[in-house]
Amino acid sequence: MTFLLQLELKTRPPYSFQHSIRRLLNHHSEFEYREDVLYRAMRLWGRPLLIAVSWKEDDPLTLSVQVKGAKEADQEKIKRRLRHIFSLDRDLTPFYRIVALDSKLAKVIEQRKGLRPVLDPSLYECLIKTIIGQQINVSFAATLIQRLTTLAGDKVTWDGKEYLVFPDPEQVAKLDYSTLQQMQFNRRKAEYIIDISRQIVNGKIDLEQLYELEDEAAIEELVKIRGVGRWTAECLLLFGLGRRDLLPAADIGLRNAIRFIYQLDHQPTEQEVRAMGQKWAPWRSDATFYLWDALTYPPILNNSRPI
DNA sequence: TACCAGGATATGG
DNA sequence: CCATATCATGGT
Repeated sequence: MTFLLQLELKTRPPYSFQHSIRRLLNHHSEFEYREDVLYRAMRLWGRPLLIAVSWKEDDPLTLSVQVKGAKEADQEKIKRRLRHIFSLDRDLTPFYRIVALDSKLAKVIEQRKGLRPVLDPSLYECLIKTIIGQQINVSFAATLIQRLTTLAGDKVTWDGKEYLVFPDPEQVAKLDYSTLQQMQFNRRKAEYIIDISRQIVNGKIDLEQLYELEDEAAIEELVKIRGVGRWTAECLLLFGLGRRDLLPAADIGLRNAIRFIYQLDHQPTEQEVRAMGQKWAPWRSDATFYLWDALTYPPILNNSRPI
């Protein structure tokens, strides 16, 4: 008999559920949105769960969440994790204040007010998905993520419908490199993913300790891992830990977004992006999210021209 | 067809 | 320390 948990999660303005989930529905096949309900299967503390999130226009600061498969004793833990995943305790107002004088970025924000990042359910899932996403386009990355999930993960069923659950390290550790290669992962990427999973299983890598570290210290730890460079480490701090002052300045998407938003005649270099980003501190993660969102959904600009 | 994708590593100078 | 080749395929 599975326990059905019903939660009401409240937040403060500015918040827009619709802006926050928009990108999930495009790139992330692990989310499903039907009849105004967002479904997502995830493994928390070893148990595959299904969450169903609904949102109502007449109460835009409350998320109603049903959780299937949870233990009643885990209720508070799950609640805290869901607040983290949906960034419900992230106050955007100081970020909005400091970019108010930056007319170009202010326009980006105006068009997606209340956008907050939706984080990954676990650091492990975030790390593996980020590695898969290295260098390839997001649509191909989503395909590979779905293949890995189908191959190695579990399924949960709710109302007769199946949902895929991203695998845990134990499940990926059992795979062979050649299996992933057959699914169009390149050889090295297959090694990174499986080796990291095995090192987590045998205790040589402990991602949970990263919660205790400052940003730079966490990045230093992460880049020791084969397959993890600075970009991947920064993405883990952004989408896994939910840290607020990361700027992946070498990121090609971020650089393209900045070129477009600021109408530059060339793609800015990593150093130029870093220099620009100084003025967004200590909320550079928020700037990054908004610029990435603007890359996926280009805003209407005056005097805009195609790149 | 060529080139770029929300990179990382191995190798050679 | 910097430059280049390599990866493996989808999108344009």
